[in-house]
Amino acid sequence: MSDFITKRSEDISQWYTDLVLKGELADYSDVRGCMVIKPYGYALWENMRDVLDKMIKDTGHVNAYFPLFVPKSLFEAEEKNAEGFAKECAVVTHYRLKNDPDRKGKLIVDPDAKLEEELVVRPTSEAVIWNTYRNWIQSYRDLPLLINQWANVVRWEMRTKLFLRTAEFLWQEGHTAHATQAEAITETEKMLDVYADFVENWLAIPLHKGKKTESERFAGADDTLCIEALMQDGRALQAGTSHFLGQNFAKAFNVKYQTEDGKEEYVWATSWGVSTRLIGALIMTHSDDNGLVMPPRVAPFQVVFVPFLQQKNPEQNQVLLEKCKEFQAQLKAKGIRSKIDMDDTKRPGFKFAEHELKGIPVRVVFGPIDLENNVAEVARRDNLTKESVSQENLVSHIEQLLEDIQKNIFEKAKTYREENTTEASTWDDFKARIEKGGFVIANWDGTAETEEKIKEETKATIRCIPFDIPQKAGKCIYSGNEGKHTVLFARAH
RNA sequence: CGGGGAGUAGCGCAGUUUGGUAGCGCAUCUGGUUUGGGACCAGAGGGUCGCAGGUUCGAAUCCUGUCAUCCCUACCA
Repeated sequence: MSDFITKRSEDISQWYTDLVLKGELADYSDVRGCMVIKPYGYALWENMRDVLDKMIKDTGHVNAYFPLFVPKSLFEAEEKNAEGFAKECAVVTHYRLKNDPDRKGKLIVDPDAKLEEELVVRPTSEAVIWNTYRNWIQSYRDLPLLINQWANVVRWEMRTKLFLRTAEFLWQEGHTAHATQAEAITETEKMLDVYADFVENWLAIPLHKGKKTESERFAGADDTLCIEALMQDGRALQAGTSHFLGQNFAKAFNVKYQTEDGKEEYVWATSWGVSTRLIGALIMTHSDDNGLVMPPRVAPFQVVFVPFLQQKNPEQNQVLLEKCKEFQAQLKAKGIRSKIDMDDTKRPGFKFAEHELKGIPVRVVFGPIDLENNVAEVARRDNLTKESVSQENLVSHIEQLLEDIQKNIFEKAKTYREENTTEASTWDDFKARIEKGGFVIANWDGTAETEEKIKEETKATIRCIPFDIPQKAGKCIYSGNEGKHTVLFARAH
């Protein structure tokens, strides 16, 4: 089943693909740019989804579901948004197939079943949702409207990569409506904080929070806030976004409300989303040459038991299995997810390698010798160390260990990021640093022209104007004009 | 959207130049020996050669088209 994976240092792109495929997270599908998320990968997504869903609900939002299809006329209502997504839309034009008269057993699109109006498969749901909100919002009493949906969206990307950029992906998208600008801006910031909390504390991926420049902004937004992570290939990854949409969609879809004093006003909007891309981020951040490294808090299995089974000795096997089940029950009582590897056709070494490939945080090895000594061997995935632990202390030890691993992989990723975040002093220095990879801090004169030139010459983009890095006075790294912002540059995924 | 690599068994590949019975390694299955870091021996099963046309007595091999994929580039969650 599992094979050796490509070394990270040899070909980091192949390494990443190997992790996804051989780690049993996902597979290519027959549909261009789409992927099959396998049970192990989906279990990870479910864990992530459950945690984030709770966080979203805890901030006052409720879930709903809106249609997959967007009539073209609705889609084009908000011009900037439509224009931004136009190049990557799948479009439904017909609603029926029929037998091909020339080729038996084959089907053709029935030319008589052409839709009067084409349906766009949603690349994002603002259009359908705001068209609905018009009917839901009349009074200030209807606000704020705080809705989230879990859905799939389709963006017909040119170049796709498992999890990081697929033609269809799963995500969560929040769409809120507010009475005032200030309240909408607060909401935008609040949801960015929720994302940062989730990604840093659950996925153990260190982030920079910041604001996008005008040219990197979401189509249709007045402001886009983002969380940016650094991957092990030295490239940045936009891990999530939270948009302040101003009154753009309210105006496009004519969503007004009556104020307390009887006036009519357009509502203020936000939208925010994170996707299965976070799985890609998680893989690219923590994994090593032995395979995936799952953050304990979201790992499908946090612990795997490997009893040493011997075909010659079924009685002893039974004792070992019973003991494992006992431990498993104790872990379950503490909310720890575990499984017992009872496959007696594989040798232990093979199993160790396989569980390491799948990134299970803790492995408990348990054999006749351990049984006799009243211990178990506990191995941790993050640093591959092992120790012998007495059976009485096993459960509490594992509980502690899971927390340690969670912390440790975050710190490790943070150290990596810090080592790969540097400040550029001159333009030549900047180019050299970008070439090396990582985040480069530099001043920017605030013009789109400079941003574009830098991108052309170095392939680096402004990832964000960071909130957590001090703004310094100084010249623009490219133009030499007065710097307007201190920003984070990087090549991005 | 451009430039290049490669589509042959679940995975990795050879065979294509010069058309002539579909091959290898790993994995799978069966039996046996093994089992504290990726076991060994013996046997077996598995392929419309990406797909569609064409040339030919005959196509994995030659020609045309097409699809999907990988790398560089572009784009976004």
